[in-house]
Amino acid sequence: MFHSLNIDSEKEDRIINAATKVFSENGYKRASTNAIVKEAGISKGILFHYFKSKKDLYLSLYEHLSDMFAEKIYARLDWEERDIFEIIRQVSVIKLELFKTYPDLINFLNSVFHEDEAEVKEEVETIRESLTDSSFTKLFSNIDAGKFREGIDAAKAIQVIYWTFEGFANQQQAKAKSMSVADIYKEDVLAELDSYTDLLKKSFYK
Amino acid sequence: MFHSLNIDSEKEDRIINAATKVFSENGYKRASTNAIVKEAGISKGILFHYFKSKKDLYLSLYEHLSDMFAEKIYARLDWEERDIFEIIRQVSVIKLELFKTYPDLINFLNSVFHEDEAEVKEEVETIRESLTDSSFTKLFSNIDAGKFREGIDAAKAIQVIYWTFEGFANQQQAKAKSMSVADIYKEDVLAELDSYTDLLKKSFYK
DNA sequence: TCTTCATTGACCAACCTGGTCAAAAGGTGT
DNA sequence: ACACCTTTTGACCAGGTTGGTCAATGAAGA
Repeated sequence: MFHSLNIDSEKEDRIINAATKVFSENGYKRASTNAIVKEAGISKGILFHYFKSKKDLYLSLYEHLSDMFAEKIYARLDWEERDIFEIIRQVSVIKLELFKTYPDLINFLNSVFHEDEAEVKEEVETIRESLTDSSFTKLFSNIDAGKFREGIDAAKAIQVIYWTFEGFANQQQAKAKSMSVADIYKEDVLAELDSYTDLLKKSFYK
Repeated sequence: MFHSLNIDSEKEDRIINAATKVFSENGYKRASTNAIVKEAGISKGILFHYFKSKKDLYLSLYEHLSDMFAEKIYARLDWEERDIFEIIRQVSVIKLELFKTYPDLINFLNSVFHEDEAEVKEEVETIRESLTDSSFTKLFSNIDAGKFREGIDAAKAIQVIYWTFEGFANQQQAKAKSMSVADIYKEDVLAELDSYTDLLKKSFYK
């Protein structure tokens, strides 16, 4: 696992989603394997049959999910794009789609980033290093500053734009908690996102 | 407690700070009274002499801190102010000062807000209701929209401004973790905050 | 010395943890 | 019906942590 074959993918998805949820809500140490098996609707034994320890489960899950996340992002992003709003929109669309099948994916990835339990910290670091996120930061450092109006500090404006969409994402997530995942209409969310884009373009761009 | 007299306030502060820190980092359930007494440098017995239970400690602390927080805000805010940047600046200054004596205060208040442990949820709600935060929201709904440029959606602009300063505050807090509290110079932080104010005023105001 | 009150920390039962393993259930070919 | 093999179960374990107690100690004043 994962991909050790002869396990039906429906059950695999249940394990992934359960573990993702419990780990992201509690962090490594506090997350309980009992809670995970209960959430996934499987027995304790079978979890430890697939994964040799809690640590193994955690690290496998991290590797699996960050690989998948990176893959989806890479496949769909236009790496030549230099307009910050266009980049943010592309990333948002991809995140929204992932959210529907893996609701806690982004929370999990964030929680791993902030994890400081000694038992897993070193291995997390190793896995993180093996990811080529270098070009991802290049994407954001390559933004065309020429589009901003005179007298506008481009670096600060970019920071404001980033914080705005971070805040927007948090707000959407809070809303999503109080309704079923199926009720989140991608179009509605993107329309609201675009209204913020319009406001900021009108204010910052020439 | 709190204010049951015959306890020197230096020790009281140590208990407050320790409990605030541990509760804000772990939430009600996971927070351990052992960790609190260790952090405060007192014995287990004396903590349960002052507070009859963990629950009592938690609720007393919440009441004490939210009272104090509200008091400081009320005493220093100009309630006639209708310029959003001026309001945010005033609130920021007060928060910064509180941060120096009670570093985890704001984190604690936030964590209580998100707490969902059944054992304390009801009482937290009761205490929360007794706070007159109604006029606090009025402060933000009373903002002068006439200052915004034509064609700018004032409600959305206010949201952007709010997210920007929320993001800024988070960034400052992350920085603060990697240096001693004494090294945070109020003036530096306020100067940077003002540079964002300038940017947003230049972009949103007439 | 005696009394009073604040303070200590070893101790407790209850609970929860990650992990095991004998046994049951399910599947397939004969 | 049987035998054989793999998958899955959940009661069980030792180790650890929890909130809370209480007999004992210290300090201070009379």
